[in-house]
Amino acid sequence: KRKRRNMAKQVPEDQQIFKGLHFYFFPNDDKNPARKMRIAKAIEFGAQWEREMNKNITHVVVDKLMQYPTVLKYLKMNSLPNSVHVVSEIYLSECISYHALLNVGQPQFRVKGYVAPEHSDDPATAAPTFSINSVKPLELKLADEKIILRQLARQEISEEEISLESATSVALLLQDSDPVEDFYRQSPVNANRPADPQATTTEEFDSGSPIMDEGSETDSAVIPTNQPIIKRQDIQTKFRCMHKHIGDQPGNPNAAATTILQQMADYYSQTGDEWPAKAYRKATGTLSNHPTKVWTKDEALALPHIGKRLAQKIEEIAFTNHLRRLHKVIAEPADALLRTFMKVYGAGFAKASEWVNQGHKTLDEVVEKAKLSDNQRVGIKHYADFNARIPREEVAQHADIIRKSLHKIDPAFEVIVGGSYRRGSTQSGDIDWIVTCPNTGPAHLRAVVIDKLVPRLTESGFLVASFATTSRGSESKWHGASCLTGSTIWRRLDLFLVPSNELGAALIYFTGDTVFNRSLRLLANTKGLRLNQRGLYKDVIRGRRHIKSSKGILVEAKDERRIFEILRVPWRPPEHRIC
DNA sequence: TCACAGCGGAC
DNA sequence: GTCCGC
DNA sequence: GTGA
Ligand SMILES: O=c1ccn([C@H]2C[C@H](O)[C@@H](COP(=O)(O)OP(=O)(O)OP(=O)(O)O)O2)c(=O)[nH]1
Ligand SMILES: [Mg+2]
Repeated sequence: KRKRRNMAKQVPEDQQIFKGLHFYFFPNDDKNPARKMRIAKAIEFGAQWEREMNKNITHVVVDKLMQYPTVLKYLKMNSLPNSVHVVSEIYLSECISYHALLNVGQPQFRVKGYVAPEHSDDPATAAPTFSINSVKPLELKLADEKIILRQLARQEISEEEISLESATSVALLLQDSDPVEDFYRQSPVNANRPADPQATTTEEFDSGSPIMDEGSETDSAVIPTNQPIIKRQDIQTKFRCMHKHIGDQPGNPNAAATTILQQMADYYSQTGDEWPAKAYRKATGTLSNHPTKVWTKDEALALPHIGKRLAQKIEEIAFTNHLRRLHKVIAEPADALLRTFMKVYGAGFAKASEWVNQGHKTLDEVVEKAKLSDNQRVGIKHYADFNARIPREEVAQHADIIRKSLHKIDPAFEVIVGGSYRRGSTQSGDIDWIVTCPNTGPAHLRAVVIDKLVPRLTESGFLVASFATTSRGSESKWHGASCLTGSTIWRRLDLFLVPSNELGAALIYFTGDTVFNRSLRLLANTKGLRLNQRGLYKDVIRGRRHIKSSKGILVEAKDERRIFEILRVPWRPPEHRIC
């Protein structure tokens, strides 16, 4: 074992406000970017990061969403010694910004469920430290009751299909002599398809980590006697891309839950916890799709992508209209600043955090004092422009200009406005273009668009900024901004040059929405296929940790509908690809 | 325990 | 490899 | 955080 040298960068000694202090974080790892940053900062200001709970520890620094009982439960302790200060993460940032050790007793540093000792040097309580709980009997969870689900399995099979709008594609899917079938017959993908779950599952009980289970607010966890409900969902229900959906109706019965879970998602995004954030969003998606109000845990649990913990939260929201854990935590001023900075084009979580940590309070201050990339500079200068939505009519005006100019160069070229515009939105965040031309390779596309069209429109004053040009293999992109004559508002443009033999895959990609794309790609994945903006591939070989070792063989690229068919997804017109 | 979509480019 | 963007 |  090598001794870890703790030589991370440190501030000059006289500024080390945490010198001599030993911090234990909770959770005590740096897997979360925000916490990683906090830990680095603490060390920078002289603190020692303790990896294990020990007697040297002076402060336990707890994440905002965590509660004191959870900490104790994890540590298997009844209490912490009075000499240890339990503080919220906010404590660190406040101390740093005031360049002083603040009073740990201030209410804003309080951790939920923690009551500070009266006087911390009480000799009476100093002695019995770190009493470790006797081992708790884990609650055994019985293995599956597989009976219930058998019945659940076969219910509304084709309600969805029946209500489909495209009769032709339904017919296609139902035909036995479906041309698509050929693909399946000859495809080796087939080999590992139906198989059969060799139910060797002999797990007697969930190896269940009892730790980290943030219990309910109410102290004694009322261990319910209810059986675990087993989910069984098939492709029909599990994948968002299998549903037509037109977006939220105003009367969504689960509005309370979705808004709160959405906030949770935002919170996790903000701390850089990408997977929890995505999980919350997925759950919000299924919930906002659900036609009736979900009241109970079990009801929620039956829905795709809603597990035990979210189900519990949903129940709480249904009855109380809020979530206690969330309540105050969400709208911190520091977070508002972070959110503001993160909306700068060219700045994400890392850059925005950096600016926050540098102490900048406004965008003006960032421009003055921080080092910026060209794109970020433009992003701040046109902060309002780029965060505004574009009315559909204005998109059409831009389209006119680009089409006319392009046709002067070569009338055979075709322009399709994709993105949210193609999905029928009345407003768009940017303008996404697909530029293509029959029987034209990538080289000529580039020659016409990048080398001729873009320079001309820049000359004429329509294009006002260029952010990035990408060009690899068959397709290219150009990112920039435009401004209509008579207007001062800059709009982001995204041109995607596509050879006609890849138009179908490109349309799917560029039409989105993002959730739909990911769902469709995930579905492809489960069938041993891979979908990207260039086409649908088979025989993709992936090694350990999902590393691709072979690109696979192209199955289909030019026909949008055909890709749906092969994936056995009923055709979705763009307006229905809103997930 | 692993994946969660999959890609290009700047640094 | 990380960050940012689509 | 969920699902396989
Ligand atoms: O992470 C992403 C982002 C985008 N896209 C695809 C889908 C999306 O529809 C299209 C255009 O991207 P854009 O960011 O412009 O989204 P949009 O759907 O057009 O919405 P907006 O109105 O905000 O521009 O590119 C993805 O596949 N993955
Ligand atoms: Mg768009």
